Amino acid sequence: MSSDNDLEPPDHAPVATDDAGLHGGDATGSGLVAEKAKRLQKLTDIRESGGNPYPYRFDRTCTLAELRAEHGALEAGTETEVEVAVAGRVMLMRDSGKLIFATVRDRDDEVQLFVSKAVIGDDAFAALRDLDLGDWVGVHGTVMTTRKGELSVKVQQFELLSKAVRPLPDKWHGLTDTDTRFRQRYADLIVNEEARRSFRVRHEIIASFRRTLHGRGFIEVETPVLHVEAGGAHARPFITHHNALDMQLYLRIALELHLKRLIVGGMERVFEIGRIFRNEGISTRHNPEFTMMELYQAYGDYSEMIEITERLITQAALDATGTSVVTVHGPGEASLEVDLAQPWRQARMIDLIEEAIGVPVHPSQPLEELRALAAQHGVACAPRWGTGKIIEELFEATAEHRLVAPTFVTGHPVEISPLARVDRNDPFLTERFELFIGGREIANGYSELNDPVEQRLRFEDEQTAKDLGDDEAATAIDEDYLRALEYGLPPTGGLGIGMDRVAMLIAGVHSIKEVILFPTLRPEVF
RNA sequence: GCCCCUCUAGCUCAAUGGUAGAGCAGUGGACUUUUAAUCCAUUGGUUCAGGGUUCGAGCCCCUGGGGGGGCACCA
Repeated sequence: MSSDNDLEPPDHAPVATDDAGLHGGDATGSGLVAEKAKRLQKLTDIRESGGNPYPYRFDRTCTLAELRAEHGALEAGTETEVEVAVAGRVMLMRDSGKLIFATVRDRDDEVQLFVSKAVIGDDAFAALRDLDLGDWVGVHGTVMTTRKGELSVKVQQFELLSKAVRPLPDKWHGLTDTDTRFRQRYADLIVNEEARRSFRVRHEIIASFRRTLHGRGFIEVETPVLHVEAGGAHARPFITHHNALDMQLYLRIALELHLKRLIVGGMERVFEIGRIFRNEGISTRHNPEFTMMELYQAYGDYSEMIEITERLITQAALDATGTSVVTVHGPGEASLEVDLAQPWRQARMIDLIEEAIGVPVHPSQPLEELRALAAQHGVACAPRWGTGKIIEELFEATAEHRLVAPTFVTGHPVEISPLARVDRNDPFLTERFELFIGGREIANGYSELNDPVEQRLRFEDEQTAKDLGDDEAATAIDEDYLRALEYGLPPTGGLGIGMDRVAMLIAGVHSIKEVILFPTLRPEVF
């Protein structure tokens, strides 16, 4: 506990935090300070009468969902002899004199407590009436239904399990202020069903991915988060420092290069679901730390990666929501119902550009021709860009936003795909794909480049390109990775999927912050 | 980094530049089948902070801060 613990009674509190009643609130009013003071006084009263407002444990006989599963079908007005012990947080209380109805909630369900003064006695009844919304309670009682048919526990005994000293947000409207929702996620989860649902969906998706991959013989591994070189993608890294080694380290921006080392080592099928870090802007689609799933499969190529991508995501939707139908949002207000179980479109990047602008393009075209075309479509080209980079920019400017229904964009130019293998039918393109749904990039995969000589040349081309631009310091060539390739990387297919974006898609939410429990925010000023 | 929007009671929201209000939560009271219980009464505010304009600012202007959206960045 820190020394500025705000649970101190107000007359001792050295610092006001969000207690706006610092000047006006007192124990006789109903500001936050007064409210907390009242509840703290209850703690004192409980202790003085020999009770413990924070007991060590409570043994339930069942969860509320189990209770409902077993007794949910009882007819209205039924009393049973079935004794249960259940626990949860008090969310609502309805006091009608000598009866109190309280709604308690545990992780997965809610149930009503039926409390009769005649059953539990005057003292216990008064103590129960003294509970506050937000308190945790454990109760012993019998299963019943009310006249209206509400499944209830008729309370024989109850026990305060933990006192809530701070009041809950509005019981009906919950929390709507995004700032508060993200900073105080605990409060968001307590009062907003939608928030609980999104994170449940996220969990089910990740669990589904693991099941699918285990079923296909993939081994889950963990590779370093601290990298000597931030490779495997182009993004600005977070930089940190190791004291004992007195060296600069980077938080990883991709999983790729370590996982492929494991394929060199003969592990054949590996995957990792892990946090990666990119020191870029924050938006509805970007958080500085986010979760990537990458997998690598020996003897496979990009076509198998396309198949497994489709399978993983469709199965995850089914497992998380019970349906493969999702609603995707295109540009503007338009939305589209998509059944992920239907086959997904595949199209080459250059063909999608032609579709959009009516002119064929190819990285073998003269640079000046592509520059002119780019200019026509409002793409400002940097001098160092080659034909491949211009084609990618053209794609982003003219075609990408149209890809609302799931689409595998394939055949990225070699120039922008330094770790992907050249297309067996076109030396200017790679065997690569990116999956777009709702105009958002969801996944990226390819046939892995496994020729160590060619890989070194590609890295060197990257270096040259970076040296020409003044963007960021060029990442040094990863010599250890090249050494690994020299031992022999078998033919391999690789895939990366942005888990947060999959969760957004399947949960049907519009911001990445809705699927990240604690999104990155500026620190709160206390 | 740039542009737009936003910030009022613990929460959800009102308030032509003219006395800051309501609902919920809280407090007191009534009620033995409620369901956001209901009914009666009632407490609670440095309107994000600091400046300015004005007889008068929650409201208009400036600066700063938090958040949201968009752009840029993000192969």
